[in-house]
Amino acid sequence: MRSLLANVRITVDEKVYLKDPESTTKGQQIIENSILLIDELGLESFTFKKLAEKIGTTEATIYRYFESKHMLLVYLISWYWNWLEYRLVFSTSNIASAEEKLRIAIRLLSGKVENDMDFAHISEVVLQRIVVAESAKAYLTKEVDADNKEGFFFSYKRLCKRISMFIQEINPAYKYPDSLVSTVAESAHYQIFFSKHLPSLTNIDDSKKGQLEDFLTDLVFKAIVK
Amino acid sequence: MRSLLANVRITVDEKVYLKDPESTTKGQQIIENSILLIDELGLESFTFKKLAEKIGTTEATIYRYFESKHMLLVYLISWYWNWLEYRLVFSTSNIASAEEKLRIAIRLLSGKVENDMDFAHISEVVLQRIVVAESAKAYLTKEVDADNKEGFFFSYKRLCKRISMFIQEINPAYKYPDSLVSTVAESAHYQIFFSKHLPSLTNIDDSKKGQLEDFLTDLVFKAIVK
DNA sequence: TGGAACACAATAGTAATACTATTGTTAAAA
DNA sequence: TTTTAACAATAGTATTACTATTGTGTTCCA
Repeated sequence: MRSLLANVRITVDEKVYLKDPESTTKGQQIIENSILLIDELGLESFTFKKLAEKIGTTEATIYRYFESKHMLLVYLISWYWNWLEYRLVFSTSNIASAEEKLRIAIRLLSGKVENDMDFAHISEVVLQRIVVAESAKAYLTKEVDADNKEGFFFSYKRLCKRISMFIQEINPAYKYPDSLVSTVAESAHYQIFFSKHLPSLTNIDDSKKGQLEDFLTDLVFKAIVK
Repeated sequence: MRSLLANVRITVDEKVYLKDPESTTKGQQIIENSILLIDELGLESFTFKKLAEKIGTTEATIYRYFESKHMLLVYLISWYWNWLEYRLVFSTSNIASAEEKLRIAIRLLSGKVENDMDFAHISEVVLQRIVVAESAKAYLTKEVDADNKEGFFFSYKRLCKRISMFIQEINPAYKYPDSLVSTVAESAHYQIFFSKHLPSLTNIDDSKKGQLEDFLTDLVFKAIVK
């Protein structure tokens, strides 16, 4: 059995693309290979020209799917957050305890990927590396307000709100549920990045995934305790 | 009285520049105006050509001080962390309590700037905005390992270690002092950014500075409690 | 079965970017 | 006085991030 999710498709809001890349094989190739190429080259050195060469087409074709490199990044990141939200809803569906749901959310944010939740042309593990290293660049721009108005960050915001609600259920008096969730989400990313590249900034060992989850779980539950 | 610090100069490691910008008036103009222009245009739209026009010189002159736009960013950020470390050492100099020193560190990381600690040609408040919006771009690159080897992130790492030691003094058993410090440092940045641009991701009100300090102080002291 | 519509390859071109290299002038240091 | 330094001025390169146009094969559907 290849996947639990043969009939599930993660979708991304229409506004993000010019033409739905899920609707054609060329489009799927663009997604699949852009993930591999951004991971390999980094966002700065990644160009539509190089991507076009890799999939045997031309820049013009890619531009018919995505307005710009920036919008392709927004697409990949939105897909990632929608995927994470899907897994969160799935794995908390029959759980009553808000504490337990929050625990699961932190586990997912820390980067735990189950192999039976994969999609045909998306390398989730590689995509996660891209999200760690590049997602901040999607909003750290002068266009952030305009982009936000267009709803480009909606996937991320919705996921954070969902997790924030677990916290509010556990302790309605806690003053900073949204800040705590975004801190954990972002922290998860750069603690992974630091453990790989700037290890003196972290106590998390690159090879031991459980440590990050432990650090964040400890942080959150101590913070929100009544 | 213009400044407490007429005889103090914040220096940046030699490796970061080709020619010390503090050594000439042109160099100081480059620093002063690059801060203003990066803040105005954002790092992506900022170019040496535009900076050269602003200070009535040419690209070539700026290239004699800095190898690239990236190195200029590294310079500004290193200067910022050195400045923050100086203020930390200054304001904790005659304080014995590690708790109180940690409190002060968090206050500084949250962005509190005293007006009597300014330097002639550096707009500290504007520089802080740059650090919030652009500093992650200094290390989120494919060159991070090479840059780290060159010592480009030493200022940041040294400051974090210093604060981490306060935590280790308070609770030597706490497992994640370095991760906690880097989480607070980074969190301070994007909570400020979120409060301005993506307010649904935070409970911090852009206009109320004390909230961020309160959020982070609460987070840290609950985390490290024995 | 014919015709429209679509997907895309191929080609060309543009303004801007991130640099590098060279030369000549002026002013200050040895 | 000579040398050096600082820098303005100019020119030039490869690459990037696009836009525009045209032609061809395939698919849809009436």
